[in-house]
Amino acid sequence: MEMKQRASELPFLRSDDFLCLSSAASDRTIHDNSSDHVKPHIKEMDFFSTNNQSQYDNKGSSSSASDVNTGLNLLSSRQGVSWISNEKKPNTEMSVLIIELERLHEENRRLRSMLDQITRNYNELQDQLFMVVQKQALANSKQQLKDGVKGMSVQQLMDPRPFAALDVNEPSASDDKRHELSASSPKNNNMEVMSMEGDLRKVQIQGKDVTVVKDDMDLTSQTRGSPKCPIVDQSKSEEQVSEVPFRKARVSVIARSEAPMISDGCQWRKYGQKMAKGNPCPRAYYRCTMAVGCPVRKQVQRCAEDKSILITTYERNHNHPLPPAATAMAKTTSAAAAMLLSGYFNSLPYASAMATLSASSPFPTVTLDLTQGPNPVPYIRPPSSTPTFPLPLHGYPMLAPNNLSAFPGMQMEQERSASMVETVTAAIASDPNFTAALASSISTIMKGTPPTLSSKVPGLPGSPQLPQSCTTFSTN
DNA sequence: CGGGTTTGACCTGCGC
DNA sequence: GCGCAGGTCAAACCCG
Repeated sequence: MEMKQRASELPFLRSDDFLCLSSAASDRTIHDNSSDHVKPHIKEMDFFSTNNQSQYDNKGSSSSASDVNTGLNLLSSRQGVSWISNEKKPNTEMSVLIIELERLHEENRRLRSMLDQITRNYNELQDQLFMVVQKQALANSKQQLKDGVKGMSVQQLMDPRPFAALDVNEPSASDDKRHELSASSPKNNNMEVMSMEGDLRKVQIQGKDVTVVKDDMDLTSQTRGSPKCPIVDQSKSEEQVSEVPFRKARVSVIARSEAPMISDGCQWRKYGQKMAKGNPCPRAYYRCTMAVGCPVRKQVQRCAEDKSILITTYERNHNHPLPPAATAMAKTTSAAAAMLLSGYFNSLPYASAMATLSASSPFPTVTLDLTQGPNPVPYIRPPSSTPTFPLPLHGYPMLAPNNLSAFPGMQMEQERSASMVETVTAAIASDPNFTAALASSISTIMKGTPPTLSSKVPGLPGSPQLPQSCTTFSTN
């Protein structure tokens, strides 16, 4: 009788604050509550954390958690006393209902826990997949170049730090991944992480298996020195690296637009305008207003030579989830900055054209040219024989990835560039509209055929499936 | 009236 | 140290 009373009492206590409960705790409380009154209280600490059992083991005696728990106990105890007094009047029907209610709550919690776990796993896998694809692109390029990595070690090539330490939208992308993944279904991508066994990670890209020997997270943890908590360390690493000025890459997006500003899905507030030297058009300064304290800045300036061309330069990373329309952009710039920061560009003989430094800006800048493509399109000026681009941004010529064809005798570098653009393509993969184009691109490059640059940039005008977020760059 | 824009002042870094 | 240019601030202004 006493056992039954307890069994009915504790679920009642829980049903009062069931939102904070974990299934493991309730299981244990119902069936294993014979002697210990403390344990269930301690377990309730877990209800505020995403990881249930392991975290409980780690911080079982946390004082702060105990504080939180105290409040719950006070509330619960009162309810429990009242229930005990009610128990004097036999009300088995109510206790059955309460137990049933608790059971439902418990099931609900289990499902939520499972969903959280699945979401975390998927986020993690997508992060890893992104890095794997980038590495694969680098590996392919490296093989094609016999000795083209002068001044750049393999470790540099494979160093994931820059990817994790992205200072241009990359953390936002990682943040976004947690929020946006529900929108971007994994089955939309033809890339799939097949297995992760030990150090081997197998990725299937359109039916072709690609085995990456070294685990990304292992590399990451090696770099960061803490193998157990890569996500936390990643953010830590981001902060650390972001303190290094050179790691603050910028991404410029060159687009043809008559509008004063391209719509990239984010909300911006103008905080300044300045006349730049050598350009009759003023440069406008915007900061992101989608979240309080978002550090992202962007500069918008028209090209002095062609005022229909808008140069948008993004800097730093968002600290908030991005709307779907902004996600593709964020990931594109993220990937571009990642490759820039990874030192990939440094291996190119024309590195100075790809990543530039200027006196005014101590940050390397990568430019994504969305105004040009090998295939002429109606509203795009045809490729000229003379390199009208690179644009004189920051006083140095910029070379857009899809502009490499302007350089004769650089077939191999062109292919490497294709790999790079391919990586950008992978970064945009979160946009479901990119699926088909992405699939063909990846298929092309994975089969080893020298890809045409146009196929590598689905966002380019003329691509059969233009993502909305990228279309704005060209048409707005 | 609240939020966004404008614009002159100020700060900072760099080259000479 | 000085001047220049880029970047930011903040008060004034504008607009719905």
